[in-house]
Amino acid sequence: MDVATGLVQLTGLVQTIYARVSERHGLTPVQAKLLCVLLDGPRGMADLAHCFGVEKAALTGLMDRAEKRGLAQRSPVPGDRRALQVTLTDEGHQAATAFHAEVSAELGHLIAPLADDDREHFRSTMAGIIARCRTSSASSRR
Amino acid sequence: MDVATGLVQLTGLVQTIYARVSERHGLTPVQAKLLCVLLDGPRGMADLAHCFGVEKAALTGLMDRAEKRGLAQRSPVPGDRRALQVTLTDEGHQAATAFHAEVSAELGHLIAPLADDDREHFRSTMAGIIARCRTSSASSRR
DNA sequence: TATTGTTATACTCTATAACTATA
DNA sequence: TATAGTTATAGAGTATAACAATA
Repeated sequence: MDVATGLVQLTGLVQTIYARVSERHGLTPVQAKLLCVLLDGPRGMADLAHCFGVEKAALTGLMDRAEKRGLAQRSPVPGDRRALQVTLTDEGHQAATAFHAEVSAELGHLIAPLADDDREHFRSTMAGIIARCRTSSASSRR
Repeated sequence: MDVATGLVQLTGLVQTIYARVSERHGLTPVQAKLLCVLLDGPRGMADLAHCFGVEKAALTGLMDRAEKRGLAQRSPVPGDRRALQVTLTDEGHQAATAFHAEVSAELGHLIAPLADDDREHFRSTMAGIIARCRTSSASSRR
């Protein structure tokens, strides 16, 4: 198996696990991702749209559904009456924490059979790929 | 960065690349995946649905669109008048080949900066994870 | 003028349930 | 009865374009 095929299949595997855990928590994968992002703190709508790589109009629909399910809420931002801040509700925070823990556990199972040094090598290789990609996309944005 | 986070972020990276290349070829990621699967030969509708992990009704819509775009076609199966066989059109085959080559190249760039032995180690670790997951899901299906 | 967010519209992808035709 | 595929319906997610309100 070549590297490209491996990457595509590994990606499919992770997506499947992510989707399965999402469903188990009554979430769509996108809603789960939204909750996980918000776990790091409140965000503006435009900020979230950029972070998700979608148009702001898509965020409106996403947040409409998240709000209807009682997972997150929009609140005004003092000092800018155009802006809205998105925060997790208590229920959303609970769901996000539980989801995150379960995904981490399931992904952990995936690499559990590896020898300790293989796992560490794999982890640092992934981290390197991600870091390099971040810097290259950051530089191309200048 | 822990392994679970690494897997999720690497998955996001690969998905982004896959989506970008798909768009460059006028395809949705799902249509691109369909073409790639069909590159290995004709398939039945139910077979494709199972392979995609979706209901057969979803395949009907997927194939309606693929057929309308002239990428693939349904044809009768001699010997079973219920069944349909899905094959790539010439245009679909061309699109599939071009897409596959470009995705492989872009994913290759991702791991190009790695040292040769790091890349090989990474590749074989991925292959191992995938193989183990295949056998475990196969055994749980028994 | 630029930015923040919403609305309207259309398309893709998906699930479920009910259906037809064939095995 | 079981299998192969379709239709109808509903909902999620997305893009585009036009809009309102505020900076």
